[in-house]
Amino acid sequence: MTLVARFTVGGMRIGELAEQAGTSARALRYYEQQGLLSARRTSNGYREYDEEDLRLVREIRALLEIGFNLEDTRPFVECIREGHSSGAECPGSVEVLTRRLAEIDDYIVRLRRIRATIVKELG
DNA sequence: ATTCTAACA
DNA sequence: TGTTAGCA
Repeated sequence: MTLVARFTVGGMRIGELAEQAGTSARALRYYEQQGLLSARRTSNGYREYDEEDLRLVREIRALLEIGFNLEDTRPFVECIREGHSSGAECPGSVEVLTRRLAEIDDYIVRLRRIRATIVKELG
């Protein structure tokens, strides 16, 4: 990792991508199996990724952390692949976002009711 | 040392 | 998703 050779040049292998995206190599291989991530291979068979892949994985991670499942991230991934700077700029993404919002609202209502009954129990 | 695939005391 | 095995 010399000062010169370490400059965001070529590509990175699965280990580095995982580290920079805050996930595991295992998860990245799984995303690939699910068709969410594309992998180019080097002569030795190792997967090679670039900055674009890093952006994509970070997008996926961000969505997962907000409560979406892997399938929910698909439209966002495709959206970015189609050139959009934001994965939320496509109809498919908007639909997923809207559905999640409704789920959250329902959840809030449930929690409020639970809270109310607990307050009663306390007298 | 790192990645690969496949599979699970 | 983690972990591990046996290779390259």
